[in-house]
Formats: sequence, C-alpha cells, structure tokens
Amino acid sequence: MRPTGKDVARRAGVSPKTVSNVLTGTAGVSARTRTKVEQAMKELSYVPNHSARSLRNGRSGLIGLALPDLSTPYSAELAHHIVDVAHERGYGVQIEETGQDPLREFELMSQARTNIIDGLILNPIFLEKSAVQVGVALPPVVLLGEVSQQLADRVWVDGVSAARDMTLLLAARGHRRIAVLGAEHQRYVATAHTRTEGYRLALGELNIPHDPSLEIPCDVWSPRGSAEVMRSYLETHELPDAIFCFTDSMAIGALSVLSALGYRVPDDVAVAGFDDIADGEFANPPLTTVSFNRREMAERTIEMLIRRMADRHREPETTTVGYRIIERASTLGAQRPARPGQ
Amino acid sequence: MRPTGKDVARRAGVSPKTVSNVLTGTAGVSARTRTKVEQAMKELSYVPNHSARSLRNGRSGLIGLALPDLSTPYSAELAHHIVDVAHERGYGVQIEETGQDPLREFELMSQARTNIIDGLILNPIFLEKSAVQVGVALPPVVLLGEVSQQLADRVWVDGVSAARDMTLLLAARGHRRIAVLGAEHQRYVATAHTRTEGYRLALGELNIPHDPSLEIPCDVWSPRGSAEVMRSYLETHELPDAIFCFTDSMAIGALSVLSALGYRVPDDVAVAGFDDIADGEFANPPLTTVSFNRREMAERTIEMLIRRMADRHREPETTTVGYRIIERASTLGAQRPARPGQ
DNA sequence: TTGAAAGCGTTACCAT
DNA sequence: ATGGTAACGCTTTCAA
Repeated sequence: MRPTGKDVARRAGVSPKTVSNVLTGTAGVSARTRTKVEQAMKELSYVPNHSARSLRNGRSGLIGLALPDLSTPYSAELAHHIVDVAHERGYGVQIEETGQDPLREFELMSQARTNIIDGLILNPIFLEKSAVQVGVALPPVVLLGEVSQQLADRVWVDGVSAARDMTLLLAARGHRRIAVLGAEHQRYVATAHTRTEGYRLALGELNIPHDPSLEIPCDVWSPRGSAEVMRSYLETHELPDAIFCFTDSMAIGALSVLSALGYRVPDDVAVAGFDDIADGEFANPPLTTVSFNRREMAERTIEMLIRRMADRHREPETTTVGYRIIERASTLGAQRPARPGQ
Repeated sequence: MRPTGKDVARRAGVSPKTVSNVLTGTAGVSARTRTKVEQAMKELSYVPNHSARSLRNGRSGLIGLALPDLSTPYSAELAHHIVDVAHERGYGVQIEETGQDPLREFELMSQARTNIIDGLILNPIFLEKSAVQVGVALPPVVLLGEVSQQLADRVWVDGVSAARDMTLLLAARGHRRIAVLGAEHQRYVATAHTRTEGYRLALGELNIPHDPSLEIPCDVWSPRGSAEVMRSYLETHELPDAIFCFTDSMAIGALSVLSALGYRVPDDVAVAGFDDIADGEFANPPLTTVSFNRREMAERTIEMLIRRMADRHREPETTTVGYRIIERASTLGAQRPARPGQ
C-alpha cells in the first residue's frame, strides 16, 4: 500500500495538516519541522495522491490539447512546444484528436471534460458547425488558428496577410498564372477561407484577372491528398507558373507529383508552402514557405489559457503571432522575366 | 456550482447510490428508475467528477505516453495511433517528452506519476543509463522499441533482422560499398546498436569486407542532423554505392544534401531508410524503407499495458511486430550490375 | 431494487 | 507555528 500524508505525519510526529503545509507552503512551518517531515517523506518515498488533491482544490493541473490529427508535422511540432511550455508552467497535457469531426470539436468545447482538464487548447477546422458558434457556456479555452469569431480567446497567424504577401512574392518573381492549392470550396474551412482571401486580395492589387481554374480545392491537406489532386488537375489543366500550397504538407505532395511527371521546380513551375515545417527545408528542392515561431505561439497560448483559467469572465482576446516568408530554392534560382503581353 | 450526484438523486427522488448504480451499471436498476435518473442528469447536464471517481476507485483512466521528441514524424505517427487506440479502450493519454535525457526517462519510470496515470508507455533512447536497468519497483509500463532487457514488457520491431534484410536487398541491387548512417558510436543507443548489428551480419554473410569508414555515426537523428553529417562526410570520403539510413528522417536529410551536391539518386548512390514515415513516399525520389504497421504496434502496446495494469506481477513479455521492406525509387530504377572484380 | 453510512487522501477553516 | 475537524464527490460495504 502506498503511504499517505497520514503515514508521513505519524512518522514525523506531526499532524497531517503540517505535512500538507510543508507540501503546499501555504502556512508557515518551522525549519526543524520542515526537515523532519521532508525526511519522513523521503524514507517512505511518499508521493501525494493526485486525485485527492484535485478533488479537494478543484483543479487537475492538466490541460487538454485538441488537434485535428497529431500525425501531421504541423500539429506534431505545435504539440511538442505546447507540451514543453505547459510543463514549464507546471501543467500536464492530455492529447485529444478531433479528426475531421465537427461533432468531436463540439464535445470538447462542452463542459464534458471539466474536472479532468482545467482548460482546453483547441485547433478547430470547421467554423460554421463548430461549437464556438454555439452560445453554450465555454470551459476555459483558447482557440488556435484562423477561426474568425469573438466568443473565445484565440491565437493565430494572420493568414490573409501572409497569403497576400506570398502571392505578391510569387508575382514579383515574374509569375502571373499563380495557382493556389487548398482553395476555399463548399465546406467552410477557416484556414482555406482566409488564405484564399489573401490570395485574391493580392491578385486584385496586381491587376491579375481572377481565374477560378487556378483555385484548386483539396479535401485532405496531406502530401497524399495533395498529390492525388495535383495529378488529376494536371491531366486536364495547363501547368501554372507557380503553385502556392496552403500548407507545406500539401507542397511536399505537389513537389512529389511534379517531379514524377518530369517537371522541374522552380524552372517549369515554382512551388511555395505555408507553415515552415521542419521537413520543408529538406524537401527537394527546399521549400519556400511562410514561417512563424511555433515556440512563441505555444507560449502565448499557454499564457492566455492560464489567464483565462484564472478569470473566466474576462473579455475574449486575440493574439496575433508574426510571420515571415522564407524563400528557398522552390521559388528561387529560375527567375523568369515577366512575360510580355500579359 | 456544478451539480453533483446528490443533486441528481434529489431531483430524481432517489438516493445517490442509485445514481451511481445507473452510471456504473454495477447493481441492477429498474427501467423506470433508470429513466428517471437519466432524465434528471440531462436536465442538470450532470457530469461525474473525475477526481472524486479516481480517488474512490484508485484509477485515473489516464495513461502516460513518453516519447523522446513528439515533433519527429515517427513519434508523431506513433502518438496518433496510441491516442486513438487508447480512446477506443476508454483511456485518455497524457504526453510526456524525454528529450535526449536519460534522467527524465528514469523519473518517469519511478513511481512519481502514480495516481496521475495508471500506466506508462515509454520509448527510451538510452539503455545503460535508463531506469529499466535499475532494480526499482516499476509502475505498469510497456517499453517501445529496441531495448534489450527482460525487466519490463516490451513491443518492438526486430531491428537486427530488418537491418540485415535491407542490407541484403541493397547488395542484391548490385551495391558493394554500402554505408550506414546512424551507426553505433560511443554512447549506447539501442536502436543504433541493433541496426548496426543487422548490417554487419549481412555483410558477413555476403563476404563483403567490413569497412569502418562506411559506418557513419550521427548524433541527432533528424533531417538536419543527418544533413550536417553527410555534408562533412562527403568532403573527406568517396561517395558510397548505397546509404542505408537508420531512420527515414535521416534519409530525407541525406537526400537533401546529395541533391544539393548534384548527385543523382539512385543513379549515383542508392538511399534507403527505416520506419516508413508518411513523407517518405513523397520524398524526391520516393524512399525505400522498412515498413511496419503503426496501428498494430499501438494496439499491441495498449493491450499489453492493460494486461500489465490488471496484474502487476505477470512475467514480462515481449511482442514483436512484423515488418516488410518497401522498395521505392530511391533504390530502384538504376539497377547497376554487380561490378566485376569486387 | 434501493437507502444509509463510511471512507478514499487531501486541504481549508477555525482553534489553540 | 501547529492541530482538529470537516468537506470535496464519488463508490462500496452493509441493511432493509
């Protein structure tokens, strides 16, 4: 049987309350008593019972992290930093996956998990159906990503602005027929929406006529999903000058197909991504992308959640994490002049 | 204030015990009572208090998953499946990261986390210093990966055999000067040890003389770490016929450097990996690798852990997950004849 | 089938 | 500075 605080108290010749005081540091404890108690703890290799503690003070010390799919590099890198920062702040992290399931997002937002986790970090995919829209009482939650709502705290990268910048960059490299992969389509996906908006904004500024056939939708934002879409797209469409993929994962899939079909990047077509996942730098060719500091994002998120847990009635806030474009070989090196007459 | 079981009982006109019975299904409850109670629960949107439950029955319903680095594709994919299978079995997953830190591995193995988690899945990197070696009382734990010990349950892929097979395959493609990247070196790293062993085994069978300069150590098993090592290696060594990287991540780094230096894969040099991470298929060229079923690994692991949690005194077991080699373009296509005279 | 009471291990309140 | 007592919300005896 594992020793309890009572056992420690008995051995140290004090009351259970004193043991608790030593542990929590709430009330003052004399140096002698403290030493005695700590000695006893060590001898019994005492570990406080987490459940009892949680029950008593109403906090579990755990936060939930809900991501669409942990196995994607972007989510994995984010989770890595969230876990790290949370630990620094004394919190454990319980992982949840929402898949592509709006219902699951909703469940998590409902109070159901209360008392397992003290707060939730949620990276939703769908907006309309998402629980964020519903006027239910929220648990302490911070939303991650391009969700446009004002009901909950949020940390995001300005996808409109970043997509606009990337499009302008590709244009500056001489490209006119700039395609986007992952474009807005039927189902409302926040990330697709904002980035498509930024893309269109840039085209407008550049006076490049809008060509719907260059907005390529992609249901599954993975290398495989992207590869399938690109392969069939290229069977029926002319090769664009540049392909701006809304995630690096999609860009990697696109690079794979382009290479398999014998196209050279960036000579025949430029490719850019978004997210700056670790593998992008080691793609072949290395990938131009929108980069932002994942660690900073994690820190801001955890800090915001801790503030929210402390006061559930604060006004919702939005934190914007900065970005910068990193240009690598996938758009560089074969700078073609702007085609005359277009 | 959140409603308790007592509140539900009052509203339904029954005792708290009956509410508990409805919830757990331990004792029989008449259909009418059950309906009444469930109605009351719904009206109050009652959610059982997890801490109280854990305190009472001594189980938290959480298992810990400790990985070296969640942001690597291999770990991320594994975590994805573990989380998924654990949920199916009714468990939540708390993530821990051990970094490259043997001490952290030890801490986790100590009883410290008891009562937060019911059991632990640990993917250790170091063997000698790892807590597994110490004769301390273990929490319910399943070790993941190529750790050679008999003190705890374990799920692994036979790295010796797989590395041997891959080496034989490369030889069958006509390669003689087969290098390995990630070779055993100074610090004892279990995965490096077993795979190097399999490699040497194959060379022995093939009567290929052992050339230490073809065993390339690599401290950081990431694309970046591998790229750095390969770059400096190639400055002072002749290009091998084939490079067998002990992980796909390292292979991706190697491909990147080889391509940057103007070498063609597989024409100038064949490259193979290990793990079959998702991006390997979309690498340029697609990567030959050792594949194994991650989902199956997760299932075996969770099942083993559940058994261990049920009976802490069972004899430790080892489960071996099968593998198969998937040959893709990085070793295929430019099949050179065995060089005469070697 | 249901109810009453006890107790899981901890901490808060109130004394001393 | 320290100790006693009660309470957190649940489940498990034991009785009815």
